[in-house]
Amino acid sequence: MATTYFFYDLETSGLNPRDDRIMQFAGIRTDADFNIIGEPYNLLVALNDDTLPSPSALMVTGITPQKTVSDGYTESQFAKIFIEEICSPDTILLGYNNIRFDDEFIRALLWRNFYDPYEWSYKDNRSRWDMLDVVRLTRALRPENIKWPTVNGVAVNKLELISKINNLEHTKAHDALSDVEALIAVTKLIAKTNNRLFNYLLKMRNKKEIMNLVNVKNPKPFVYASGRYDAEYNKTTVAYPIAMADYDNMFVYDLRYNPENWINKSNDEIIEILQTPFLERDKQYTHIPVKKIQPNRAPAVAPIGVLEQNDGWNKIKIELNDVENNIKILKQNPDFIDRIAKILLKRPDFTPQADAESKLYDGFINNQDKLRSEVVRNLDQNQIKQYNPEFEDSRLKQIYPRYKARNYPNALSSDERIEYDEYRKNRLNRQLPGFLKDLTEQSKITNLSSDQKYVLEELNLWMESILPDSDI
DNA sequence: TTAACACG
Repeated sequence: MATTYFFYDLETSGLNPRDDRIMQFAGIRTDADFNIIGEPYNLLVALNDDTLPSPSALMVTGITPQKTVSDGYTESQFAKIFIEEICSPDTILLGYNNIRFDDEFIRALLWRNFYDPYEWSYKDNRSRWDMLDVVRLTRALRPENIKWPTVNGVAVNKLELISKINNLEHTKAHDALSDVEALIAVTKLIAKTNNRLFNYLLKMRNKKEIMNLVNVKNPKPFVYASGRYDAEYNKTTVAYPIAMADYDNMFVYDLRYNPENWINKSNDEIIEILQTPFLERDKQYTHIPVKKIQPNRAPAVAPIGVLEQNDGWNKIKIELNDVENNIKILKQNPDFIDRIAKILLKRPDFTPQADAESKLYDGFINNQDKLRSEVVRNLDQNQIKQYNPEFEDSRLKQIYPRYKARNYPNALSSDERIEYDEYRKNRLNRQLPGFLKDLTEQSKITNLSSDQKYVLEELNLWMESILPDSDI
């Protein structure tokens, strides 16, 4: 089958992919030339009664929980549509900041509903891409022929600002389908005006392609656009792979900066710099110019040859001499690289997720449990009453009764009902303080629109309707 | 084959 793009966007109940939920999904399929194929998708997903959404998030989207319940699909119905219709073979799924945001919500939703969280984005010649980093690198290297927005003199890459300044159709920002239409328009504009860079980055969405260009065994300087780099230089620099990080990830050094600023610092000093909280960093603070690159997240990278054309070196304000000199210093100080890598690798001690529904990254599901998951997905109301799958993975054992309660509440035994209510009570009590604080703050905003006031009223009613009686 | 968050 021919390759198609599927552009998509979500509106969610908050910012945390494992605690918050998808409330709206919109997407449009196009052919390789961005001609629309078929009808757009624009659907709501019913918020479950175990979730208090973030009021400030809903003030942006305008979607109420009640609306998703009355007009939306259940999560499992949506998962089926997503997997069976949207993720057809040979589809490139893409959005705007989707790799760090929307895709994570998709994974978490599939995980809760007994679908594989990853196959949708790699199997059957499917892949994923993200226009945000494409926009960043285009702006840095080939900005001609496109207008670029700034806010207070700072370069910003918000989708609605890019579409507006270029007179592209964008009827309503933060409406999912409207954002998708704007994204397609921006994508077409970049593909048309910068075809070579666009097609190069399209090819580079593949993890193996990235690892050919960026690797520690044969390190070469490369151009790299990332949200972590300064807006002043259009989020783009020349970086250099210095050490392996976790998995296939690598630490890369930002060659804009001379390593001599840090090589004589002790481990304790380096640790202190790395651990200084953002708010405590003063004017003197100089962050260590090392970051992790993740090849499976379609980072926007290119060989430094691209800087030879169109005045590239000047555009990102770096000189070849400095690049060569800084590489030389790095090579002369291998122990500096070792120390930085060791310190950075030691850092991520995340507190473990408490709940199985948040534990999708604790490990892959084995093939037997995948088959059991498939059986679960195909159970109907009557079958699920009797069925008790013998999952080997303890996470799936814990998720199963939730799945049952949400999708087939009438199939619950009285014990299962009690268990689900207990889970619901705990989760809601955890969410309640933050919810109330946010709700109070939002209510104090003076110039609320009537739509926003309506959202806040509905949020109050939602809270009252789902909180267990004893807590009202 | 697929993964790793919790900003800076």
